[in-house]
Amino acid sequence: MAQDEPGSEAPTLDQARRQIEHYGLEVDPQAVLVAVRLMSAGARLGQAAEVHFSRFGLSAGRYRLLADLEDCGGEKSPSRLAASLGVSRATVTGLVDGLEREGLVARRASAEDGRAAVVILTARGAQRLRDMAPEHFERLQAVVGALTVAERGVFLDLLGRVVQGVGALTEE
Amino acid sequence: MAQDEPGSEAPTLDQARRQIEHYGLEVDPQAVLVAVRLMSAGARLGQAAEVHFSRFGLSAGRYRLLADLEDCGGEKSPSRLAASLGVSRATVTGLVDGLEREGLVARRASAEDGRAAVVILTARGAQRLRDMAPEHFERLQAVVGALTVAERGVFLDLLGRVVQGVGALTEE
DNA sequence: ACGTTGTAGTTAGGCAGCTAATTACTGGCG
DNA sequence: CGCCAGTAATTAGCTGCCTAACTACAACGT
Repeated sequence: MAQDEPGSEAPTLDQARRQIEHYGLEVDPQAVLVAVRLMSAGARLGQAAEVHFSRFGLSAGRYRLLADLEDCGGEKSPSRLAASLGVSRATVTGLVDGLEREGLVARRASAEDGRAAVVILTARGAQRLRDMAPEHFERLQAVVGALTVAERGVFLDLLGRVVQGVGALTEE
Repeated sequence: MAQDEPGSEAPTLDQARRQIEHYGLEVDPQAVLVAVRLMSAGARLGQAAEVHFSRFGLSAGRYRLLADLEDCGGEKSPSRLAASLGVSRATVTGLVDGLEREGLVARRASAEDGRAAVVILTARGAQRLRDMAPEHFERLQAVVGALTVAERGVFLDLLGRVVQGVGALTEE
């Protein structure tokens, strides 16, 4: 699977420089590299997470939904789930469909609002989370294991400021 | 500012702490937060990029394929494209299908190898890249505009070490 | 020469994300 | 009271990514 490939998706400064020069632009190659590498890193981490989740019969999206449910006491409406997961309501419908098929969550009609529904974490869903937790959190921790505590703080700070920059772009 | 929006899902330290405590694990909440925030940031940047690309009738994947093609002189086999983009060959087939439909690339049979094909960047494809370049690179640069040059260096270093950590996980 | 093994590309089927359109219901307003 | 605008959830259809299976060809080994 092309794992030993040297050029396996680590964008280089040279690539950035070449492209910028090719179009005669006045842009800092390093700045471009930072943005591109961040995307690449995020994608890679996401992919690794996906592999891990699939061992427990879940996906990242489904896991996040379950975890969010548990975090708020075990039940929540699809709309609020969509908001807190940062995905569309349609996506939540799909995720809940899958989770319901496996008996990890259940749907109930809302008592107060005839339009609304409530997604409930089942005992089986909670158990699944418990099963995954140790390995899951250990893996997350291992990812940043190469950084000192101080470096983690710095990283969080820089990450936050970059995300703000992204936000500024999308709000135009 | 970013907090008042219910949809601005920035995972919090409290969430991490609560989950870890709930399962009685011995994990550093901050470490977990770093990993989760990195994924979140990568996804967000990717989403923003997707929006931008869609204005030019492309997607991130298609753009990356075009850019990679140009970067290597305008032609390359699907296999090599898959390797350098870090996706499967099947995905490349799909991307090329779409790009071919719009006349941005063309397929030719390889002269040397009867199994192989060559994907060629057309004049229209090159033009499309030229059209996008200024805005594209300026946006990328703007994303890291909040960081000093020194900070960008630090960020790249930390990012690299985290990615190494991810790699270590996936290779087991 | 011929069969085995490996590689290139495609196809088929699945999941997750999106938008747009649909259906059902709420709630305000004339 | 009834109509209408807005909201909740779903559905349909697109893209991008994956794996697995398939076809066609290449490169060897005897």
